[in-house]
Amino acid sequence: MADKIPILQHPWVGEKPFFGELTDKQWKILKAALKVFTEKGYSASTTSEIAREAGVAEGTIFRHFNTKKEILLATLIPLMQNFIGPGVTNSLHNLLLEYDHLPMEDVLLLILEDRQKHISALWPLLRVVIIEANYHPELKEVLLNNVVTLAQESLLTFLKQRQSKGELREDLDVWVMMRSIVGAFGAYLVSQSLFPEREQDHDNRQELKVIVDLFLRGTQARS
Amino acid sequence: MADKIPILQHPWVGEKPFFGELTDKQWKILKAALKVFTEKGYSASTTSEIAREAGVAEGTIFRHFNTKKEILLATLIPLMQNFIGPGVTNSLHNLLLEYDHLPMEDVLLLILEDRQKHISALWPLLRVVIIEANYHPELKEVLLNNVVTLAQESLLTFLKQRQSKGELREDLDVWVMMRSIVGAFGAYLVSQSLFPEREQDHDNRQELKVIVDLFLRGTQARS
DNA sequence: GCCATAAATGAGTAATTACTCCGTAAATAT
DNA sequence: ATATTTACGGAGTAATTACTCATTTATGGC
Repeated sequence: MADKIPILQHPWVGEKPFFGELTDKQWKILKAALKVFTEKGYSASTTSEIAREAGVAEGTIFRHFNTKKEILLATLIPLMQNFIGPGVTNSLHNLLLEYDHLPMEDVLLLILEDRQKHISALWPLLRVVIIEANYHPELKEVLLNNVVTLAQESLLTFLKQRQSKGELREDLDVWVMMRSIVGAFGAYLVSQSLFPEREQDHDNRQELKVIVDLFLRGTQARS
Repeated sequence: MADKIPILQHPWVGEKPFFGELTDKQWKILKAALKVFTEKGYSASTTSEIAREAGVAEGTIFRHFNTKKEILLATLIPLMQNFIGPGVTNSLHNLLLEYDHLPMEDVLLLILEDRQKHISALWPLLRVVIIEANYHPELKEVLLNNVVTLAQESLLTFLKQRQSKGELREDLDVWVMMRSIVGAFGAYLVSQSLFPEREQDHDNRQELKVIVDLFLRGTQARS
């Protein structure tokens, strides 16, 4: 478990602006809360531990946040809206615009490599977001509207673009294509995480290339 | 949330044998614990609520289980070993042996339809298992060894069989093929669950057929 | 430097937590 | 039927929980 809580050292999350305007104490509290939540989940975390981790008195916490749940929302919602969501979209948008002229297989490979790094770095954060979204509808809603939907739209735009260029089959719904590549890619990430020994000695780029190739064999328009 | 906790009414889980030899009280406690855990997760569940739900005194619970965590393990581990795991494998094994002579696309469609029903019915149970496996290594280990690995082996066996018959490409690792179909299928299930309105008015069998078709276009040996 | 305002503290609170203990009821053996 | 063992109940316990409040400390304007 040497790689625990890397998000907090992550240069991006380490920036206050993602949380709006905050006093130093508020910032310390949210940072501590995020650390504790990612380690043990919301329910198993205690306000006293958050206070200890933040280096403030427990009373201070409740001057800034009325309830424990409010801490959870004040931590995860801004992160999803201002960090995770844009982080998901930006890179996709840039890649698909910037490399518009490249063959699709090259673009897809670039996207997958980039997303792999991004998701791996953010995983502890994403994990707690996903888990808590199961128990807190407010989080689920923000996750859907500010992360999942954004990512989808980026990818769908890209696929439609390529489809209109005649590079992808016209008789196939882009939504279906998206599920196909995202699913295969997701399965690869899960497999890497569950069976590191199985996947790590393979060449990563080669694996991604095969994923792209499999996808294109099913979706590419006949030339 | 009308479809909450269907597992408990599920005829299979409603059977004591999956938990080994149990007295009536023990069985009532485990059933109640499973219900509460699936509703709120382990940490947010209390032993007093489990007792109330089971209709026994709180002291009775601790006569049979020393700690709260022991209740969790006594509930989920036998379920994984005796119910989820075998349930995952049996159907796969039967289908792939029974329909050995059928074209691969038909077999895959049958498998996916069957697995879809199975996973949907078990989802609340699977969800709590997956979530708690993140916080309890004992659960993660059993989940990997008694569920995930079993499913993998079944599918790999099937794919290898078809590969040796010359129906699947020889130059592609079956492990990669498995990730591809499982990923696309998983993405469809997730998509169905997150965007029911988007997916429900499509013809389900048709969607599954497309998933199979996409998979085979990438993996089928050239005829 | 002094005061007014705001922020932070940490001891405190009521409620809840996982867990215990002993009296009683039920089951089993003789 | 009686004795012995086992299962059960439910009041109880110490610890912990989320949260409060009176007091102290820091801040900023003059």
